[in-house]
Amino acid sequence: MSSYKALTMNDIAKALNLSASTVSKALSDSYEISEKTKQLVNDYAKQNNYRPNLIAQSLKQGHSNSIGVVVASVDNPFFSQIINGIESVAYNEGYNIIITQTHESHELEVQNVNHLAHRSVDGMLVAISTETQNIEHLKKLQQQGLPIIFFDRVTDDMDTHKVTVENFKSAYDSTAYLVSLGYKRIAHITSLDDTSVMRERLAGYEKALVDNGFEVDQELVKHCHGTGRDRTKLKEALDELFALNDAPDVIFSAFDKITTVALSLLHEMKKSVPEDVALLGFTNTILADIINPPLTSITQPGFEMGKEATRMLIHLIKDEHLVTKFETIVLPTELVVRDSCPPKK
Amino acid sequence: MSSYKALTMNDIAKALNLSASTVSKALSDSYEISEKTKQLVNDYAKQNNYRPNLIAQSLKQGHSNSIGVVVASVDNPFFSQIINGIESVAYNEGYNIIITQTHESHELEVQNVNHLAHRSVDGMLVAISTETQNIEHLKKLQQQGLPIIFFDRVTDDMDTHKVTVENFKSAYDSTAYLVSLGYKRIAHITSLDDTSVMRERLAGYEKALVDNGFEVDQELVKHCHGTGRDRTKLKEALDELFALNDAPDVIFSAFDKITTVALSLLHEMKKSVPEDVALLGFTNTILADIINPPLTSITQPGFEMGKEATRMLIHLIKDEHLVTKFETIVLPTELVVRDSCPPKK
DNA sequence: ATGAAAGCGCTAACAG
DNA sequence: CTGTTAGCGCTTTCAT
Repeated sequence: MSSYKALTMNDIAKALNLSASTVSKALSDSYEISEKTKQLVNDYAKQNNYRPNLIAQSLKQGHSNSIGVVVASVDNPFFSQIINGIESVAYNEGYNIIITQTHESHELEVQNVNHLAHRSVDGMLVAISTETQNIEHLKKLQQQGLPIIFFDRVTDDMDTHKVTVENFKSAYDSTAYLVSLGYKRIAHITSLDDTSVMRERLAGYEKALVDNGFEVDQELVKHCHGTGRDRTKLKEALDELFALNDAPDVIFSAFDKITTVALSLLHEMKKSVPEDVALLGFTNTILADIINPPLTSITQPGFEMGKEATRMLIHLIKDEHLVTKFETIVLPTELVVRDSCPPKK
Repeated sequence: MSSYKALTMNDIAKALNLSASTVSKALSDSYEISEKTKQLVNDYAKQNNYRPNLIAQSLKQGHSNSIGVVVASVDNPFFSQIINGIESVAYNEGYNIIITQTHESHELEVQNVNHLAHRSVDGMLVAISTETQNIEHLKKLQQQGLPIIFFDRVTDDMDTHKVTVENFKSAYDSTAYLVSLGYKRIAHITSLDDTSVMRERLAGYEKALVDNGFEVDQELVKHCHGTGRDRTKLKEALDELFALNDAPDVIFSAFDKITTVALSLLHEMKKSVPEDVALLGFTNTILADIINPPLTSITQPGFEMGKEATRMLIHLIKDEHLVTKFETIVLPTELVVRDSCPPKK
């Protein structure tokens, strides 16, 4: 077992022939303590590299100046950008972040969330896992007074601050954009999981088709897993699409993993993009410009999302009793036009 | 301030007319407690969703079943793969991980490391920042008994377990490989920072040249920052290389960021790869196959590295007093041949 | 200006 | 088998 032992206040008190409470007060610059003693204590502390035991502080004070972050996986550019955003404001406000990953498993999510709660995080930022339908574990904590904020994937099931992007609008606009470029058979590849994000994007896609006089052809809508290295399902979906009498002339993909794996598969299948089929997809990879072909893509403001969510959370932590109404921030996405879906001749 | 209040053992004790210690023992299935009481307590705990306060447990026991992880940035595929490896074994062993980022700043590293230590992590896994020369902050903690393990970037300054990859060998082999393909002017772009990793790769590159009858031409070795979005330095370096009388026919890049940014710049400069100049680089992006051109690259075993480091750390945490000798694990890298540096005609 | 004492939630030695 | 007590390191009344 670890035998790590750091200098404590008691050690300082003994060494200086003071009481622990005097040391504590001196260290926190209390008006009750004489300048002389403060000097003495602070010098000793500095010399001996004293740092307070944060665990003891947390226990005593009931809060820890740390916030829990729950994401699917840090191994996803969108989430790591969000984390950087979270960190950038948390850090400035004196909060530490504890990151946990669900790997899209509901069980892991419950476990991580409870673990964080019982580690006395002062609040939580969570992107619920794709598997999650039931959010009792979060509701319960919220009822007990723990501030929780949702980002990316949200649910109407719980009333709290939320940060999302314009999922419907970005899918609607992108689809309309594809129509305007002359594409006629627009396929959509989305997730198997039923998240707010996927639902909204699918709805945006469908509405745009209808508004532009197209019918929604269910044969052109494919549901695939995005997690894991399982490319088979997606491969099947692509095969089915190309086997259609009236095969798609463009694929609109609903999330990062699908976008890149689909492209990789298309290469494998010797389909050239955009000649055989064009591609427009959501992705946050910074490599979009060096991909073959440079990917016309919808980028989400991950960094901003992390910042907004954290700002709201810290606000909630500090003035919890004052909050009467929760708000939902909806951030814009950005369509970056590159070469994977040019105007159709 | 947060008003989060969870059920405590004392609450259970009162509700059941028992003492806190009985409850504690019942919950931990102590042989001292009757089956009946255990049943009673466990039922009540389950029904009321009791979970122990981990902060209190940590304070009491002096350890927290958590390990601190210090990386440059999660926004880097190599590190996020490492984190997944770390998590995979930590999780199975009942440890939680707390991730912090240095963003390659020595100051942030010191701060994070100290913060983790005083949060009672049981051990630390650290990849020192590129800026870090002085590791007193780590030595001090180690002397106090905190197990610390280095991965990726290591230093001889401290005796402990370490996990690296074959930096010298992979650079040597890759350079020799380039020679074997017929390349004559092999440039090397490395970091401005003086880390073990960069030193070893540079040495491997130079040795391979010498062993193959080439001279090391300092004009072909460029030092650039890899952090931030600062492409200017790298752009200058590339411009200088191409301005040479005898410009390079291939670029061997020493780390992830440089590899991808260089490629992006080459596109911008209308240099085609590999026709105008070939490229071989270290990178862990899973997108290497869909990049233009598909990137011949050296991949590091991030997941494995994370796993090995964590295994060693947990071993250290559990049997600390038994450890007499530290070891360094050196993992092999993999050269994946794609299209960015074909045999030279 | 300083100190004694209590307590955050938990565990563990010791009594009974 | 159950309870009392003390204490992890810190903060915070409440004395002095």
